[in-house]
Amino acid sequence: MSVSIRDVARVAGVSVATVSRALGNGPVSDALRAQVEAAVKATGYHPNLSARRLRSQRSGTIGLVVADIRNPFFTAVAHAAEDAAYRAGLRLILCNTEEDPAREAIYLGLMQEERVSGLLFAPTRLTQKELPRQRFAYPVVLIDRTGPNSAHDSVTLDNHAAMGALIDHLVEQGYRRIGGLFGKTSNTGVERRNGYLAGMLAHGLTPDYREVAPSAVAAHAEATQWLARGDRPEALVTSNSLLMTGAMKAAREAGLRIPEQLALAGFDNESWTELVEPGITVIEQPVEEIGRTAMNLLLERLQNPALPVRKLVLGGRCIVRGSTQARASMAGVA
Amino acid sequence: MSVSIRDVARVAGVSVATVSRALGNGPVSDALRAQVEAAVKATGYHPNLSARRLRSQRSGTIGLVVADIRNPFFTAVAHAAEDAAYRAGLRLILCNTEEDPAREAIYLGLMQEERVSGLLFAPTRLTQKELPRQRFAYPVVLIDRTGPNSAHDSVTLDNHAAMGALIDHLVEQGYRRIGGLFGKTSNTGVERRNGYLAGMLAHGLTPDYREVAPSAVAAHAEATQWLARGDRPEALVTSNSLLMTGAMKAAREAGLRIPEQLALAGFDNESWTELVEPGITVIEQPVEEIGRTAMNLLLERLQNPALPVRKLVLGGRCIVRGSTQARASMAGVA
DNA sequence: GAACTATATGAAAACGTTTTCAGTCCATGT
DNA sequence: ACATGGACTGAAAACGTTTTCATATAGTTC
Repeated sequence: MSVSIRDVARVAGVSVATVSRALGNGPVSDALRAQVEAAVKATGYHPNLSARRLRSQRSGTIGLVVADIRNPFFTAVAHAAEDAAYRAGLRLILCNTEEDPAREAIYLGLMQEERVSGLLFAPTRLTQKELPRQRFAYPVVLIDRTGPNSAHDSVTLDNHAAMGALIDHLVEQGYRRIGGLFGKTSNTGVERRNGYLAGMLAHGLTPDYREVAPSAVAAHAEATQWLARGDRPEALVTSNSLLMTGAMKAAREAGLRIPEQLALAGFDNESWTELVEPGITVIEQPVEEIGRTAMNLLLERLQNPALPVRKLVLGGRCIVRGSTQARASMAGVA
Repeated sequence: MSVSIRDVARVAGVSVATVSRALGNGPVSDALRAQVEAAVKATGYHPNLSARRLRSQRSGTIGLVVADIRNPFFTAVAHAAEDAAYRAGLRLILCNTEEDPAREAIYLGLMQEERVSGLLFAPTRLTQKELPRQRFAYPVVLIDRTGPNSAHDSVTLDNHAAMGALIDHLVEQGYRRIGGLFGKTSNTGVERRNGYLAGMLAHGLTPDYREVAPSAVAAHAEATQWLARGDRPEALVTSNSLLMTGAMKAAREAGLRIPEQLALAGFDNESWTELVEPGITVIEQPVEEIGRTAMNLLLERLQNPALPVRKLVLGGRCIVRGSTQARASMAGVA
């Protein structure tokens, strides 16, 4: 059926060991190397990675387990990671957990069965709690979501500070009744919620927030209901771009003018946040850098397992747009 | 180091063959099966997929090779495919070619080395031309991009008709000078361009179009230059959502009112196309269905290789929004 | 009760590589 | 001329499974 290294060896008139060495980096005379290369071309040989991995005990594969590839943040991170893996000559296995801890557990086991060299992982809040108790057969670098007591390398945003900046900005622009819409399945959502609470407290404002499943439809449903109430907020912050999509849609449907009747601010500088009228104020995350450096941390860890745990916290950039324009001095208007 | 099936066998007091059978679906007595399961739990055994694949000659893996995972269309398709694979108990390997034929070739070879059971593939225009001449070691299902003379199963949109519908609609709304912005690396771009040409011809209009790299920045650059000219079009159609992003940004920067000074229509019903003012008219592709049915076609093909080639062409849905509002009767205005 | 048959189990071969080990050959230094 | 060593090569073991083959045991049929 499939052409194996034996076939190549036979055609080239050498031993299988020589073929293996010629294809790898072993010492082979130029003459034989040429013969082997010719034989490879003639036979159309492709090495069997399973056999190679089995024997060499190296998978040359790293896993990427994220919650939702449709979240543009993860899409961008995955893209950067894939690129870095390609450059390093490694394969990347992408797993989508749908924010489901059960599915997450299955994929984590699968990664071990694949004998991946390492893992980039954005855990659910639930499994993240279990992380300290869990033993992995491979190095793990957490992306986007980590906790204080995890023993893994990580690359995250300074969520607390970023959300704080958003609140400060809104307050400065004259908004007081600021509502929050946060994803409830990730620690990132929690951190941004905490940043929100701290920010509101610092300004002596009373917080008012909701936690929802991290999807546009969930946010839309919640926001629709919320914005219909008499005590709806003057401004709304969201913890990711999917939630912002849902919230904005709800605002449109409720006929609210932005920012006059509802200011908006959130995360992730998607291109549409600029195109939409009047432009959404967002915290831009360095997505490319997150994916790239996460992969680099992993590669360094593979090289040197004794390295101390490194937790990289990156800062976000606040991009101010029309959705948080200074509030006209009309205090007390519903 | 790693715990193997021998360790489990030793702990369970049975042979390795029995362990293998107990874990698979071989005939094993209930008593021994229980012993094995206990031993697995006690040892923390995880089967080595490389060894399993090598011996069984089944990879249980399918490849997904797309041009750009950041294109929301491919993101959605990948998501649906991953889900279908998960359900079928298969692994999915995602490869991103960046629209680069060289990278594409590398990944295609890699898929063979992985001994994937099958491949979902969105080829570049260049390699697509080579497709009829190429032999694959695995069944291939083309998604989004196919040609008339390919011998592979495929799932595509009726691009010609969809673009025709867009042109018809624009003409009906009173637009005459309709420009086109098309991606040049994919056959999909070509088909939509042909649909554009046919549509313009049918209405007796003179076409005017540009072909660019399929990215927002390329579209932005081209559109910026184009819209600055005196003979800029009254309407612009684009062949995908990335190009639309770039085009719209250029229109905004040029200070053009939509649709009064420039109508817009394109592909892919991204949520922002609804949120943006005045809403973009688009052809909605059944992305979930494309990913799902592509996977199904592949699974069926794996079951029965003798099946005739099946080319599935799906229809798009035209969603009319404000960006193509009826043109005020002001013929001849630049 | 003997001859089958079906079922469960273990021993060992096989999958396609890499890597170890043991050479073989040739150049080099004495 | 002879030992020493380096560079290359081939035979065979090993990686961790699944699967084939043989065997033992129990159950069935005449």
